[in-house]
Amino acid sequence: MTNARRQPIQQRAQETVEALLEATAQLLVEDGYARLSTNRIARRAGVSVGSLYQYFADKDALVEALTRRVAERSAERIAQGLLGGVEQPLGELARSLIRGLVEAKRDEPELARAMAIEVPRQGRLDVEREVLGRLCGILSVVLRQRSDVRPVNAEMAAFMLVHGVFAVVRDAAAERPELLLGDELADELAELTLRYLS
Amino acid sequence: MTNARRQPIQQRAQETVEALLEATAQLLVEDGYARLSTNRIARRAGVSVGSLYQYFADKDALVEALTRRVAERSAERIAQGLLGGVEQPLGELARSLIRGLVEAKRDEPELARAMAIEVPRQGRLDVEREVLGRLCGILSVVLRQRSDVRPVNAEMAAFMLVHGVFAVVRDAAAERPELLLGDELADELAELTLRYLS
DNA sequence: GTACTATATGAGCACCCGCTCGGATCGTGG
DNA sequence: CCACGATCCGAGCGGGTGCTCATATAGTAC
Repeated sequence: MTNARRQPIQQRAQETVEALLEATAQLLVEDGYARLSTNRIARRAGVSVGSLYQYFADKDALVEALTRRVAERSAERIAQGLLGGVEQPLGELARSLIRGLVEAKRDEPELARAMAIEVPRQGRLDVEREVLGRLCGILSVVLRQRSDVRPVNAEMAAFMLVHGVFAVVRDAAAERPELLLGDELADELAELTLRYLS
Repeated sequence: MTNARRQPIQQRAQETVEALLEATAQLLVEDGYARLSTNRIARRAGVSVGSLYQYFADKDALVEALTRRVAERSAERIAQGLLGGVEQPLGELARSLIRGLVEAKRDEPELARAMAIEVPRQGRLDVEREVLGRLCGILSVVLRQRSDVRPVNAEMAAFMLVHGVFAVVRDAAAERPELLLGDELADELAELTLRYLS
């Protein structure tokens, strides 16, 4: 792992970590990834650089942790929904999943935008890859099991749908936030999915 | 514009610019965006930093120029195909467009990967946004004009299809290059498009 | 040839970066 | 209340970065 660092155990340490993540998010939104620096993050968090390095190996570890937190929240919801919704008709399932995804971005639109635009997807640190990979795995199993899905190459179909839908929502958050305000985009993506699979 | 810089007019100057772009591409592939620096680029290009700054305002101007070149090449092909293929049935049209896109990535897989993973989409410098925006415009007109397309919100549909397809191909280039080797992915994406629109 | 412009050079300045380390301070278990 | 680990501090080091500018060379126009 990237973490050979101390784990925060006392409460004030957890607060420090929290402040650092929050500061990272703020600076990312305000100044962009290029201007991020450990010194700046520490100052903004009201904490010393030394403390920062107790919990994070470097700048990217911070960004990674932030990314993970954001991505994990969406993925969690979606994975639950996918596994739980075996009984629902396909259309309902797709619709509720994608709405969930859109809502997640709507919670913190500026952060979503900054993450999408500023942060490079930097090789192995990329959490997104891991999260999307997991979702692809789950979805391809679901596709194989449901009887209301026409026969497809499940693995490839899952890759296309997961990556496609995620990207559309991400790009919308980045470039056309107004598209996320209603449910229209989500419903249309669900329609796309449904038409492709049945 | 970003360019308050000298334009290369003599041939040797054009060669210098060419060498700089090529060096940028190489370093991007080898070391990633984070390790790019003007000094390094100049050294690799066999040129002095001074020369670099005659033609490019900063590091990102170089990356932008490179991005533009790569993106423009794909977009050109696609826009041509879209406008030219008015006569073709929808299925053929989609298939040939997407195959073209996949082939473009296949030409320089390593560069495509590096661009997708390493380069942040940095605000206004982002050429991709501009290029995709243009394509969305063209496609939404096409959607409105063709009689074999069911009624849809053309603008939103164009956004979804363009961004979705691009992202799937980009992510495939980044994470699953083997998916690009055959035509299967392209054909499946065309199938997706066709089923959505008819 | 001459005069002028386009092009190329690279040492080096000012700056900021990531990161460490020795020492102060806090919190907890006994 | 004490002792010790957990936590925090921040000046400062070594080093790379972006970029400039004085200088030199190549091309062009006459």
